[in-house]
Amino acid sequence: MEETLQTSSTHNLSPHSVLIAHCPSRQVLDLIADKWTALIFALLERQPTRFNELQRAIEGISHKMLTQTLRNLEQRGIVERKITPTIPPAVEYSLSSLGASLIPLMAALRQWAEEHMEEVELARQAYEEK
Amino acid sequence: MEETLQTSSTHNLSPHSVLIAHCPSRQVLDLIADKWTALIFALLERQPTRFNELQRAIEGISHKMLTQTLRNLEQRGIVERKITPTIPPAVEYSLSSLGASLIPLMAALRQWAEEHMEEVELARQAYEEK
DNA sequence: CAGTATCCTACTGGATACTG
DNA sequence: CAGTATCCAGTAGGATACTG
Repeated sequence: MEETLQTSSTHNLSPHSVLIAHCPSRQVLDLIADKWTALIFALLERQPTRFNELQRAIEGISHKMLTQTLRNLEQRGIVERKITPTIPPAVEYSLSSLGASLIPLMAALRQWAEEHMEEVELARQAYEEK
Repeated sequence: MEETLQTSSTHNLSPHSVLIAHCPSRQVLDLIADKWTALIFALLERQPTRFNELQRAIEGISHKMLTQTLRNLEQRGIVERKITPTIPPAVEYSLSSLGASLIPLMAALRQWAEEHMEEVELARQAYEEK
């Protein structure tokens, strides 16, 4: 379902509003082009996942950063949080439909990184020898 | 001393996975899922661009961060730097073929951000009223 | 114009402790 | 288990000045 969005009439020659510092799209970009977002997606795109399971799966993320990133994503309607009031409580994070529309993109980011890591590493080494 | 982990093989994830902290792909992901990379691509995907033109076009980026990000991308073989030794010197940045393979991905990131900024903004406001 | 270096502040983000 | 709050150390990153 695409938005019948009246395209930004503000800049004819500059359709990249994301280049404008104060444009809301810049904040959205900062959210999705984030250090941890693509990794969280790697888990959530498969199935709803609990907090501690996320932290265990994503090596190197701290409790604080996971909380913070999840909260940001939830706040922006990309991630949903469901509490089951058992004791102790079980909280599951999942992707909203908005979030689901990002799955291919986030997967492509991870995939590119994994597929080109050798190439990039070789370039880095070659650069050093200059 | 550190984990010689076999443990995470419980997931059916690739051993060379961005989920592994020390995996080179993680660094690659950090490079491309970066605050400024997608914006630099917005310019370079069109044509080779000079340093100052980049800084003028990308609102909010500082001299230092632009230098740093360009150097990182160059170092990893994604961006190329061509010096024309005129006076004053003219330096043009462009995408390598490796970098060019990222164009669709970076464009998709920007596009998603721009297309969903209202939706995200509405979610953010709705969240606050709770 | 392009790049490097320095200084210095502000914030990121980790470790820890505590609540429900 | 999930979440919040606090402290604080390290560093990201802006402003500035200087070279070629």
